[in-house]
Amino acid sequence: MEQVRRGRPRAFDANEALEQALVVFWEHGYEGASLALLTEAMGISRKSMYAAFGNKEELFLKVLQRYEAGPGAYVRQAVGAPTARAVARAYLEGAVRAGTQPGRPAGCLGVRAALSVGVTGQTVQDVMTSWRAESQAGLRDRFQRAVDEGDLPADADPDVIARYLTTVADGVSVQATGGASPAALQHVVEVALRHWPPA
Amino acid sequence: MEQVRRGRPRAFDANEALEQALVVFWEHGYEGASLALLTEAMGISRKSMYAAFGNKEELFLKVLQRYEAGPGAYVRQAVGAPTARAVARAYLEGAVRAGTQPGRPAGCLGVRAALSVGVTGQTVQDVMTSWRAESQAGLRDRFQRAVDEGDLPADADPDVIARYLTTVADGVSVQATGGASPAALQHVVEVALRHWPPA
DNA sequence: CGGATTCTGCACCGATCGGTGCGAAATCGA
DNA sequence: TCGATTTCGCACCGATCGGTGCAGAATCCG
Repeated sequence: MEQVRRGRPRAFDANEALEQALVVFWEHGYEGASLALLTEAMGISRKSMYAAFGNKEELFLKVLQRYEAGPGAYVRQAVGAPTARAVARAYLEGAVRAGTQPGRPAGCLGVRAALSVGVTGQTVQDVMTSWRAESQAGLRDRFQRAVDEGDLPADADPDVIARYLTTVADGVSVQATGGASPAALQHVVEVALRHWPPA
Repeated sequence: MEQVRRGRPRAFDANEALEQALVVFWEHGYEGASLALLTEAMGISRKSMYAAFGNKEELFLKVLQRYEAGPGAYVRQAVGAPTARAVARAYLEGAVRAGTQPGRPAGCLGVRAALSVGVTGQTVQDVMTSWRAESQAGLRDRFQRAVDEGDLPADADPDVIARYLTTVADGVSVQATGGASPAALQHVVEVALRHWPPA
């Protein structure tokens, strides 16, 4: 796996640079994050960035992977919860926590970036769309399993429940971006989960 | 009110031009809507646009007023509904309808534009923020009145209910932008309104 | 000590950004 | 008809966009 290093070694840590790029994309969206902003935050020159990550689009995709494994991990973790209700709670509370972390941009990178992509980033647009679709499908499948196992009533609609939860989570992200406090959003989550199953 | 027209008359209808600008801003957000896109859609030259509307920022603010009076009118109309529950239904169904109108960009101009504004449009950012705050305050006041009138239980929290509904509406807008169908979003609304009051 | 290879800094590319200067065209009151 | 006034089309402004050419610096293997 580890290649023999030849030539001049790079003078920066790729992971650290990706972390800084993540913050910039998170804060400004895909198109709003200019090369000047990105390279300044990453502490490297344009040329080093292109040599290490390809181009802006590939950099964003790598950042997206990093986000998925870090702040956005709650999505995958939620479906592992033991009951359908616990899944819903983990998912929504994860959205609140990820969207209101101190020292990090507010809201969800996925929501913020997806809504601000123009014609320039068609590939990015497609990736974000399929990513969101996958998350929702994951929830749907999990709730279908809950129906099969009797954890949810037989007449419950996994598709609608999944859609409802992702909608609330999206709203939480928008609210967080607008400056809503974690406490206020936690209240929203309590309301959304007060009655279960919701459908 | 009507001034005496002197000099060469303009060769376009200002309202029609604003309508086209609305679509472009709605589709591309504030910063994503370039002068080239805007003027092409409006069918006028850059110079005519600046003479008629000032600059890009003022144009957007005028477009925002137009949106508020048109597709976004459901927000003000909702609080006029006779009962708290009818207010909530009118608000959420209005968000679905406005966000999935055929022949128009998906989602809510407010949400789409607000999330994609960068450092360039600080004024626009502030306006959008206060606009969203006003909408939420309007709902909160309406629910407070409902509590006072006995339409909602005395222990209901108007602030939380308003926050919950705006969060769901924001989520509906995000989902609509992502291509969700009106029917799917209507199901979400039914789930959100199934139990009342929610808090 | 070579070359071979890789990374870095700087200057630069064409394209596009929001915004303007200028002169011609079109309408007014007189 | 004649200025005064306003709009219009075109070309252009400096700034910034994402991306690159090039020369030198730093490391490898031999």
